[in-house]
Amino acid sequence: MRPGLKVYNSLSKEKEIFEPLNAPYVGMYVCGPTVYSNVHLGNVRTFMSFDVIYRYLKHLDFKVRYVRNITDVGHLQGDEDDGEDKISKRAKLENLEPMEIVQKYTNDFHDVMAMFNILPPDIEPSATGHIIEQIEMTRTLLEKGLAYEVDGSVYFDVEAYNKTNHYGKLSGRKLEDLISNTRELDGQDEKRNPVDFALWKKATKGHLMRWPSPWGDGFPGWHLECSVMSTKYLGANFDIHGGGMDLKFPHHECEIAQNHGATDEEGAKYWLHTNMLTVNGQKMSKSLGNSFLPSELIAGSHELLDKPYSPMTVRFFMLQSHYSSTLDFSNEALTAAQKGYTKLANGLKLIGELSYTEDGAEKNEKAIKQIEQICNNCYFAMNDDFNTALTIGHLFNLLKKINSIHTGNLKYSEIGEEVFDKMISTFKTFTVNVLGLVEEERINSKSVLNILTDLYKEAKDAKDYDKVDEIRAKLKDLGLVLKDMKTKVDWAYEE
RNA sequence: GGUCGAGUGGCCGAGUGGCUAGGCAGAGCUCUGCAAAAGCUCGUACAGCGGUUCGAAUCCGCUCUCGACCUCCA
Repeated sequence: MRPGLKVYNSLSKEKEIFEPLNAPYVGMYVCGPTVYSNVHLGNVRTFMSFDVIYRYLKHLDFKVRYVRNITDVGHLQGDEDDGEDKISKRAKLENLEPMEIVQKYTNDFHDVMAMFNILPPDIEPSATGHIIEQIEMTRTLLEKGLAYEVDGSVYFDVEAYNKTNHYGKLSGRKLEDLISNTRELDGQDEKRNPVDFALWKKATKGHLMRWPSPWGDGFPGWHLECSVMSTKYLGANFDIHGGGMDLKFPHHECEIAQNHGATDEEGAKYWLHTNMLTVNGQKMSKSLGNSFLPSELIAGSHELLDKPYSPMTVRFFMLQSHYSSTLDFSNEALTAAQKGYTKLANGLKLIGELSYTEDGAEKNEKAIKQIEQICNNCYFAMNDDFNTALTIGHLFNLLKKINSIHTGNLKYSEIGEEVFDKMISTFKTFTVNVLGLVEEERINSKSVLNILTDLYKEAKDAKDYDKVDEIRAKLKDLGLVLKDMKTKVDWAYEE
């Protein structure tokens, strides 16, 4: 199935056949979060999308090295050089060290990823762990005449780069348009050109996160870390670079310029961009105030939420659209997703219980053909730029067949053992391994036990001692003992 | 203002020239002590206007509406 994979490359704006530089190895870099506060649901969508991409590539037997960074250097807000960055700001607010902030929200990020069954990357490098490399790349760019230093800060010289390259090729911009569209900002006279961006920024007096460099104490520019870490762990040329649509410009554009400027190589071959999660048609973002946290979602505690939604419901909801489309959040859609997910989860439960039994029915060639077609369709859908929405559609079609077996509408022997096995394994593999949708435990064992103790008590009152002994024995097998108290029946763990 | 993208049945959401995704909601049937689950059947939608074509949701043009990026953002 491997040769069929196509991906939409933002760089060429075309769907291309996926051909890794060094098959079966695949290098994938995804821009991670800035850990100055909790990740919200919109952030989750991007990481979930790349999680499925990572899972599917692995399913196709590619040897994937997935690198996703943690941005833990505080970057300035906007171009205003007022010396305060997000992490420091937060540190002062919470009365913590900047690195405590970084750790706190990195932990939160990891918790959230685990909650949604998003696999950890193979390497998760942090910006602060690669200061030396960032200084090195800055030096290289200076040596090549693609950067200049002004009073302890170093800027990338976009115009110089653009003489022999196209700055703006990813986001479809022309340098002259960019220059003419740039607003005049105060306090940035340091730059030769408003489109230039910082590689290294001089730290002002109060700036907490600072490192020594050949240009004095300072900190790296935002775009630089990704260029440095992708190059370090994946090489000057690698296969996939991903991130949210909103990073296309300027972040990814700058990355391309830095990578190419520093290494003379092309950097990423395929650029994949995930679209935004919207609320009432508007992008979910912290600054708009329409974002909510995964924890609020699970608790149903946000004013936009009618009720709580489980992580798998959300995962199903998100995968029901294509990663490159915007997805609008609504309670109606989430409720529908909850039911859809439950249907799928019941299927997962069911396949654990079904086992092939010869029942002498005649072969049903039509059913066999249908099932085989659906199984192939799962691959076709995922091969077509990771179309999870279509894949889920196929999984529901497959589930209908599985349920038909279960209810006896379709007999085992009609499809034969081989097709049965294929049906079950395809359903399971795509649902669990590729889409990462797993059965959510929602049984409260204690309340189930209460039902049992009630039944026990009823049997005892009716003097049905056979039943009483049976319940007692079965619970004992599970390591539980029943205790007849004066006022009630209680249970305890067997000592 | 510039660049790019989107408008699909009651709702969500795939689909990019002919082969009517799928989920939710709704209607009917089967099964059934009741109920649920499940299966089967049904609704024939593509913002508007014009064009290309034997044929368009899908291509082209115009109009309307919405969004993203152009500043930190997944």
